[in-house]
Amino acid sequence: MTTKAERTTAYIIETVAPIFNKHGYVGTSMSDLTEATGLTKGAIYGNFENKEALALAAFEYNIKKLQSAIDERLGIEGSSLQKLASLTDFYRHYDEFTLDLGGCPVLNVGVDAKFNNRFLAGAAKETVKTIEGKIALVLENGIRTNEIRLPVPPLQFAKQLYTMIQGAVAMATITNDRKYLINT
Amino acid sequence: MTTKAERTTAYIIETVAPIFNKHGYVGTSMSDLTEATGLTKGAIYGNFENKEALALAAFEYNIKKLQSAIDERLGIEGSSLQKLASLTDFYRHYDEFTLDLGGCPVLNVGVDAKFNNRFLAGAAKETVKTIEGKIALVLENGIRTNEIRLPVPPLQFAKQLYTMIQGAVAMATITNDRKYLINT
DNA sequence: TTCGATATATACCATACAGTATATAGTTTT
DNA sequence: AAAACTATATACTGTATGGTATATATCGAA
Repeated sequence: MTTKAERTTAYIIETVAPIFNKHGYVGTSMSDLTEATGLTKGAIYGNFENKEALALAAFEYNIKKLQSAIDERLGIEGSSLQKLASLTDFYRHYDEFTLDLGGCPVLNVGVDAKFNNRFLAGAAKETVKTIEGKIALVLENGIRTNEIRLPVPPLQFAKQLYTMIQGAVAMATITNDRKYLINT
Repeated sequence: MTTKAERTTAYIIETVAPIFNKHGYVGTSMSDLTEATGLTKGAIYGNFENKEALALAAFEYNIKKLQSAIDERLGIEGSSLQKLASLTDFYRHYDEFTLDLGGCPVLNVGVDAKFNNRFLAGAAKETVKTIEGKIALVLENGIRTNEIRLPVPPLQFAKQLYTMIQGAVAMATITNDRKYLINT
């Protein structure tokens, strides 16, 4: 069984995650969080050391969601190309996926935290690396089975693919226009 | 002649612009600005109605710099393809250009202000449209002179080109790695 | 069902925040 | 150079901020 604190901790994180993601680390106040959760500062500070720890936990919660969605697409049965098609298809509807996250956590935190919070910025950077690695792995498998032939190393190709995707995400974010996701 | 107030107004804007761009609207405090300018709140509030007006002026200052740099690249003598090459070349060294701006203003403000400040978010969106329009114009000229042939309408092509570029900018921003700018 | 432990609420702190009224300094104009 | 005007500095609001000490409520085990 889970203790009460464990349950409220989880409840706080999932309630707070989209708020941090939308308004950023500095743009989110503790009173925003007490209001959203219906809890008091006592409850929140009983479960998290400080605002920073909470923001990090919230970011990791969002990232875990994103990662497992990506794992799902890249983990399907089928050829490497099918896996990649499944991934691009996922990003084609990325705006729906990120609706309850409050936007793309990688982009939001990566940009917002760059000069505001070292740990969050580092975590965003780490996430990019991880996702690129996952794509590269699929590419490597495709090469090994002679399914894919690349003019550049798999990791570099993965980086370029992810760059294009993240470009579409950024443009869709800035302009509120999902066409960028679909067309790219 | 310029009045004293006009000069300090200009001084404030150029001093404050990179700070707002780095730390965002909510992440920048008035005391950050008095400290950076060496002026007092009286001086700043004498020249700007409030923090929001100042942030908008700072953003427009950054954007004007960016726009005129782009205009320069797209305005060179030569073919449409040469103009586009000049533009991509500019973005290949975009990190150097944005060094004293404190990063890409379109990306930073577009992401940061999305849920924090309507006016700034709108201004960022407007800027994207303007830049896409400029690229599309070059493409249209290239089509008219039979220099370029496109499978899609020029504006759509311009959007996709700018999406790729902005993707590289976003990735370089998140990871602190300029390779994204160079490779893309 | 009572008791000890755990978890949440209350009330409070010092500080930082955006913004303002007013005094002082600087600049023009006459 | 004095007067009139403009621009900046000072000193101050009220409020919101992140964080904490402690009281109270809720929980799980006996």
